[in-house]
Amino acid sequence: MTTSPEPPRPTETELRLLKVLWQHEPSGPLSVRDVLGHLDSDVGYTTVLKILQIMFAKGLVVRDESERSHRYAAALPRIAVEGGLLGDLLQRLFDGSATQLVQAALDTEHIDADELADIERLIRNARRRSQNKDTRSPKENDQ
Amino acid sequence: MTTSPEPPRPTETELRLLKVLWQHEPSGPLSVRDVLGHLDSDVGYTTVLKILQIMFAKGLVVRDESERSHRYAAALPRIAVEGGLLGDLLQRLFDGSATQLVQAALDTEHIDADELADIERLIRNARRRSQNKDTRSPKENDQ
DNA sequence: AGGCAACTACGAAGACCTTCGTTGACAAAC
DNA sequence: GTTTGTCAACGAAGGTCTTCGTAGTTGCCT
Repeated sequence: MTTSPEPPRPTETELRLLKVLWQHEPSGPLSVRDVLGHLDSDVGYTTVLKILQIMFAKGLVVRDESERSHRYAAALPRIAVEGGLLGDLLQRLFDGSATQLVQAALDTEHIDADELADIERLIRNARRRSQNKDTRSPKENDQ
Repeated sequence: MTTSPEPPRPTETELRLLKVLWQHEPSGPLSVRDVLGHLDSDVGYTTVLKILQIMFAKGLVVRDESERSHRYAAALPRIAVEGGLLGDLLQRLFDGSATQLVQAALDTEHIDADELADIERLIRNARRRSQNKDTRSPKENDQ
């Protein structure tokens, strides 16, 4: 292996900023002030700046320094970070068993019937897809 | 209500100790040395002691001090802590949408067909149960 | 009794996180 | 050209977490 594909583990505050960045990704990278404006919590300007600087140092965000006010964007797609954090919880709490996770979710969160129906549909589709792929060689990675 | 319904949020290390306590719950509460012996990571005795003391102060564990070597047990059932942490992630990452969570899990964790089948069964059962409890729903999603 | 082993409790070090005040650079406004 | 405002950078404070060394106590063994 060349590099370690370790999934990043943003803190709670970092995640809040990332969500803002992801949300406004289509309209281009955001300045510190933009991020500040889109945050729910009322925190100081320099706090947001500092966190973004730290996230930049960690590689959680990229930034464009060509203008005086730097523009920030998430370094990773949302799904990658979600997957990392989810996988982390899955491992730490349920020893990697997705079944156990679902069991716990059903036991402790109340999910209404409509949502259960949606979820069942998702699972069924995933199952179907996994069966179709099974006819091919098991190690097929798309690009 | 008298007690705060706030779900506890054990740290990573605390969770490791809790898992040991839950695992050996049937054979009674554990001494510090017991916990230490069942831990994978090799950490000092006083470290485990300290963490357990802190967890005791936080109410994460209870202890029996009648013997010289105190005996510790988890204060909460596993499912409660799991639910708390899971709900936390659900809220923070997916805005409370279990569907989104499942979507992310399907996208990023690879779950084999057998496990998908298990999970689908879980969902179907939960759905059936939820429908029985529901008197009548305006949305009819049955086949 | 004296000494050893195991135990609890305490404190402190070092890491990381969040917050913000201050400083210095830079540009626009007056 | 000086003032005003915005910006990045830095540093420090205060908090939590994890780790362990040390001290003091207790029970046991010879």
